[in-house]
Amino acid sequence: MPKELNKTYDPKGIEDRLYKTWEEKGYFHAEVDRDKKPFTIVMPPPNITGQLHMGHALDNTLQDILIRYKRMQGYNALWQPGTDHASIATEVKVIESLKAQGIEKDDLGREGFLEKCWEWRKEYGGRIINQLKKMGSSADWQRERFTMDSGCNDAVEEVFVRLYKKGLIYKGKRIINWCPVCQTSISDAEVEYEDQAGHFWHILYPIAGEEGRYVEIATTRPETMLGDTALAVNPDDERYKDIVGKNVILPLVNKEIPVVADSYVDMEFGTGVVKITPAHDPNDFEVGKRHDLPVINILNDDATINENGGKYQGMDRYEARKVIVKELEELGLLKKVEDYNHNVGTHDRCGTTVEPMVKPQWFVAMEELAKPAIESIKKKELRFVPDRFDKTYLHWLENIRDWCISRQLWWGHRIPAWYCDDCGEIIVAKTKDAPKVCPKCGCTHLTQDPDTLDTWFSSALWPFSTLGWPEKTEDLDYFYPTDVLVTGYDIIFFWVVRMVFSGYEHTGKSPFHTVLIHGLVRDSQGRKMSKSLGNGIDPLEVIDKYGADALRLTLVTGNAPGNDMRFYWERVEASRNFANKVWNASRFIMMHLSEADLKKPAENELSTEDKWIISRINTVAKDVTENMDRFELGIAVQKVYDFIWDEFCDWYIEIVKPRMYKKEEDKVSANAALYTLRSVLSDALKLLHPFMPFITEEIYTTLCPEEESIMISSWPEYDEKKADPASEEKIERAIELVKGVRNVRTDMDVPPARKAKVIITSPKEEVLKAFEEVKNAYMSLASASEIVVQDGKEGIGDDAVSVVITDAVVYLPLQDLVDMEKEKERLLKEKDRLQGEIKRSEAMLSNEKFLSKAPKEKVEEEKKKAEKYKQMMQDVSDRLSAMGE
RNA sequence: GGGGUCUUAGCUCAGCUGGGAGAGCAUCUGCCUUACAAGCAGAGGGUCAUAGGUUCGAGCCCUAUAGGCCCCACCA
Repeated sequence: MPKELNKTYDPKGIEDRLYKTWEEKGYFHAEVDRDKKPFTIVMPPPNITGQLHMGHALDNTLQDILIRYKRMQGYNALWQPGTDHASIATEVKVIESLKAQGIEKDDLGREGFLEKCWEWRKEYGGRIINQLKKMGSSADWQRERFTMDSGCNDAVEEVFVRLYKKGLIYKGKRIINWCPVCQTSISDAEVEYEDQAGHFWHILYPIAGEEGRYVEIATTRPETMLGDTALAVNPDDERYKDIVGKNVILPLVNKEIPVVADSYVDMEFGTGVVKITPAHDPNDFEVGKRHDLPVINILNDDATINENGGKYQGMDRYEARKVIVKELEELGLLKKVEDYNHNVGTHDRCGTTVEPMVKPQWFVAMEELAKPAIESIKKKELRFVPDRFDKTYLHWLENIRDWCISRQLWWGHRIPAWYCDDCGEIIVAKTKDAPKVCPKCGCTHLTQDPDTLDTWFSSALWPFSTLGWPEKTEDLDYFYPTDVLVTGYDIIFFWVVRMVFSGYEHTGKSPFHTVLIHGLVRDSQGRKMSKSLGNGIDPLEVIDKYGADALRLTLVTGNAPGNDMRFYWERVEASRNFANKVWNASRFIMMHLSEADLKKPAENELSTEDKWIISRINTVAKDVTENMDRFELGIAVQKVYDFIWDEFCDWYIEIVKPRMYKKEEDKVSANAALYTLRSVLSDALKLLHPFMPFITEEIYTTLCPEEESIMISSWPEYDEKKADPASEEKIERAIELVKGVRNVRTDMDVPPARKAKVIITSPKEEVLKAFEEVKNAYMSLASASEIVVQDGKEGIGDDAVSVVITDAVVYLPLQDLVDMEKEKERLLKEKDRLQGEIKRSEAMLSNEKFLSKAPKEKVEEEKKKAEKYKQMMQDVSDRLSAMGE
């Protein structure tokens, strides 16, 4: 006896209860089992500062679908979770919270501050994990890792030492991006360019020793002139040939600097003369190197002018700009000011305008490392879904620059390098092998590098560090390389690329063979969800209102892989409605099952519609499996949705109702129907489970009390024996016919047909007998004179078509119930269409090229179609002639 | 400047390797019908951005154009 089920599906309570059970039973846990094939996904580790947002919800839904699917298919499915220390993001948050308590970072000192960070992690690190659980994520939480746990830390140090020894990590004085607010260097990938309205200042530099002669330059950042060490012109520029090699006087600073010739200068742009500030512009830095120019840093770390700026020292960079422009104007050296839009680099985290600066930093030399990562795509060891991201990925790798990995932060992996205070020797070693004595001079004055590593340095190792690398663990051997990585296109550069080259470098393999890329979830107007706009939708709120299943279904449908999607509450409602549909169909079936003592029906006890629906679910299982394997998750679930709603609920259940209502009269038939209902529903639930885990579990365990959980049930496989094209064709044909009988007049006092439900029955006596029943049923509901049931044979052929009206059966056409004019019109239209189809079909079938070139199945299909059309044409013509056409 | 992507119903979007224009929502009509009104039965609505081309056949492939979005690079 099944539990009493509510009339509407209420996910509240159910979800948490089921999730707890799953977790307790250990369904999420995977261990090395050499008899089973592994399937592994590593979860992109959410930041410990994080709150679940739609991006996480989407990302984790996709992963959970894949994991659940593979698990049901019998794979040893591991979903490896964890969290990311997120160095800069966390550090900023901790500083903020300390500030609120009136504490400054520096007051605490390094140790004290790190303690606070660990406290933060303890307090908030688990929050997002719990939120992911609300989504139904079936990750192996027993294996949860953290990018700064001792294992991952060891992996980071191992990699650093190895790359250093190979010469692929080096410390160098190069131009880097500096964030004056966060006070740290950042990598190229962390710089976001935005168009800003600015000015183009044309400034005159007097030529030394030539009174009254000037060179005009144009700049968008006049304050950087304090650091100018040359002017440059193009060597081919006739206008400036004579001044190359001469000196000019740098205004305000009153210093002579040379004019050099360099092909970097674009003659067409500006005045054709560029001021060269090697310390604060990447291109100028390169020019400076070529011409051996001095590098003068004029900025402090907070972007105020430093001691090299003379009297401007202490001013903020923008304040200095104003003052300098004003003074130039007073000197008559400001020729003109133009409005000019230019791209300004900003820090993607805080939005501050980035300042290029020359500083000693650690770098990873990328050229060699990038090669196998480029090859991986070409050798098809790695692929993106959709594949257009191959290009994005390749383009970036092929133009890659060295990766600045040191950060002037405290929270993160500290760089495992020590400096000898006496002789300057650099010793790189793991912390456990930290040097006590300088190997070069023998002194003991060693200091560790104060900097930490870019947060992506540890994430880059995530697919193997989480499995135990650098140790040669069983887990690593068995689960690695992983299979699929699921992530948004926005972090291909930050993360995917770095994981791939790290995988090749340290394990010799690509860390995964497929990268499934998804887009962003935007608001209903297509804007990015952001805190500042306040347009973000909290997935937890959605779950609270509609349930996790509805949210999951919404996120995975109506959108192609890699494309952004918009979030609409209406779509969640539609998903919820589907959940409700599934719930009610199941409830109906279980109501009837409760009184039945089911036996597996013999083949000959199944009626046409039973064979039809069995055949259909079988085909759907095949199609869905194919779509899943191609990562077309949205299409896959759409097929399940359509099957359940349109075919199973709207047709099969309706067709079968009379048999269920009359179960006492024909037990065999009722048994066959109920049995079929149960088995098809159970298969459909399985197909739906990866997408909507909670509702399917709740129903499944009620429907099949002997089963422990749908999670560990097996995925429906295609079974050739279940395929029954004959039944499929019959029912389809019948559906066509019934759909053809429309415009049933409803302006009478009887209930109109709910929906025409079809069975193919032949013996005419039965047909007529049923007619009598219906006639009586109608007559009890309406005045007898209005209803004349005619012989259903007319226009239909030998097979009759039945329509179910609740528990009565009507045979069509019921001429008196049909609006003849409208019907005629429709039939004529249909005739037109069919004529077109037949013409097309004939053209194709008489086409030599088509017959020889097209695949055989196509041709066969076309022949069948031709038959079908002809048949339909015959019917339509018959019916028209019966109407007197 | 380079690359990608989109343009399909009123809205948001699917449409796999070329072969019957689809879904959800919205609209209209009729229904509280013993699983489900969060439902049922129907209806209306599309020159698939434009112009060429390839093909027996193009929403799909090629070329060009227009408009939108995104990424990368960046001329100071």
